[in-house]
Amino acid sequence: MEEEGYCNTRLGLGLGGENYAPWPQKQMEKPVVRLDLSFTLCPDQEDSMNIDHHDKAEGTCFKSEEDEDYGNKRSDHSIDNSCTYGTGRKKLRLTKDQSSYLEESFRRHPALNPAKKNALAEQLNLKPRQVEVWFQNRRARTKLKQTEADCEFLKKCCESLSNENRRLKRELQELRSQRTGRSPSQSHSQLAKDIGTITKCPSCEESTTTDQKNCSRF
DNA sequence: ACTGTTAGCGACATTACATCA
DNA sequence: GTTGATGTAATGTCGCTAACA
Repeated sequence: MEEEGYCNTRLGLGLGGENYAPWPQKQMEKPVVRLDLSFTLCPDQEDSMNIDHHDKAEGTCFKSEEDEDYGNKRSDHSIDNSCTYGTGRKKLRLTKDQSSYLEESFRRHPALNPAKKNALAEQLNLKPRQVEVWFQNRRARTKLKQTEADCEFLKKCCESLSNENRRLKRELQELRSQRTGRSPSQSHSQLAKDIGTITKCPSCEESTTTDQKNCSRF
């Protein structure tokens, strides 16, 4: 199945373990042009690349055919943990290939429909639920990064506005002192009074003073 | 048309494990 | 070898929506 949004150029890039097949055997339509950079990553990864639905190196099992309809119906959100050893759950580390493939797919289209999920799962020899979880976590990471960036941006805005505020206060102080003929230090107390009483209603952004505590919207 | 039930899905918080310094 | 920090796969829960009876 051709993934939505992908153009069918039949141009592929193979990277990683020699036994790894980003294009599953079932889909024998390999790209016409394919740059294969296969190499042995490391013994462990090689094992995990040679996914025969049992990752010995990682101690993680992949269920096979009977798991195919996993994504279609599930009683809960959990992945079958029958392959975990003992009490603790074993955690799968996705290979670089799997991660980058998912990453690329996410970059193109962050949404995940059932068809895409199943296709990716099949292509990467993962369970549909794993693909689903990966996308969920990926969205969460994106959101977190965005929040951090927003926070950083707001900090800078705040800093800039504070500087501007200080500058304007100084300017106002100078203007007042020029007008009244008083020294800046003399006019400072009056200025502080003025500024201290002026606030902004966070809701309607109407300027108000502490005397008129209730703006029209409160 | 309204209501209750169910399934599917995403967001979110949290846990648990792997890796690295 | 141990430990703490970090990244992330996986889990559990909640709320929303659509389909259906």
